[in-house]
Amino acid sequence: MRIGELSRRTGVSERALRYYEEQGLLRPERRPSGYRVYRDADVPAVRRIRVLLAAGLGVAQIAQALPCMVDDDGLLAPTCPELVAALVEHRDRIGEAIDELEATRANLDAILAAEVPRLSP
Amino acid sequence: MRIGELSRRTGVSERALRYYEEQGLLRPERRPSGYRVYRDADVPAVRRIRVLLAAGLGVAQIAQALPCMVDDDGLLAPTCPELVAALVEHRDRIGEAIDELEATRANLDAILAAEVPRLSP
DNA sequence: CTTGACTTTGACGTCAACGTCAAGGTTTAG
DNA sequence: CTAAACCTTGACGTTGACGTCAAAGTCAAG
Repeated sequence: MRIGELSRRTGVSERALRYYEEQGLLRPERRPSGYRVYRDADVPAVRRIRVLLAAGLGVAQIAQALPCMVDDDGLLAPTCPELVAALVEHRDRIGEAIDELEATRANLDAILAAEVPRLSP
Repeated sequence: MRIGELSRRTGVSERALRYYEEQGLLRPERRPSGYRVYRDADVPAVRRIRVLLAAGLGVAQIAQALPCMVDDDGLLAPTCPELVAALVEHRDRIGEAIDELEATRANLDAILAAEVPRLSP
């Protein structure tokens, strides 16, 4: 299939698909005209990419992660131990980000709690 | 005092201080030479800006928020009801961001839980 | 007077994953 | 054969709070 169809079948924009290729996440063949030709297997491949993006990984990380993952019919699993380590570290960073946001929210709550110590009728 | 001293006293870079002025958060006087002249009151003023930045507000928001806040010796409190509403809304958005990150982390946990269904010795 | 510390205004760089044209080939249905 | 749909490679724009020079003026001390 060509890029338009892959886009429709995955819900991912053509621009994004070209970007993924540019970043080494996809490697479609080419027609003599230059048109990209994707295989059916690229549909789940794109899905995998989106899962990892949704997991907060960057494309560079994903490029390294993909060769180390198996896809048991939708269930994505890491195989290389170093990838597992990287994912764990990443999860920890997300935890820290959550903590920061919660602190931020507490900050806001404190400000809101101090709301206008104006007249007490 | 001039910008260098304010920077040292607040721990905020000179670049940031100029940026805050550019965005209307600070209004230092000027010497004939063009040098910025800050008052002592600008030290806590900068502190207030950092608190709001740490609360996740953007400089544009802060520019609108500052005139509506009182600073009871370090305890920042909003006075305008619309500002309170904006802060509440912002807090809600932070809550949503936290939810998203937690979903992201859950995603990662799912991937990690699927770790290598390899050999079972 | 001079040197070195301090300051000024630009103005481009950063980080990420694309969005959004623009100009120009390719394919295909009719 | 032709128009419509589809595709290509650039290349700049987006978002925010600054970082990082660069060229040049100002000020304080000796």
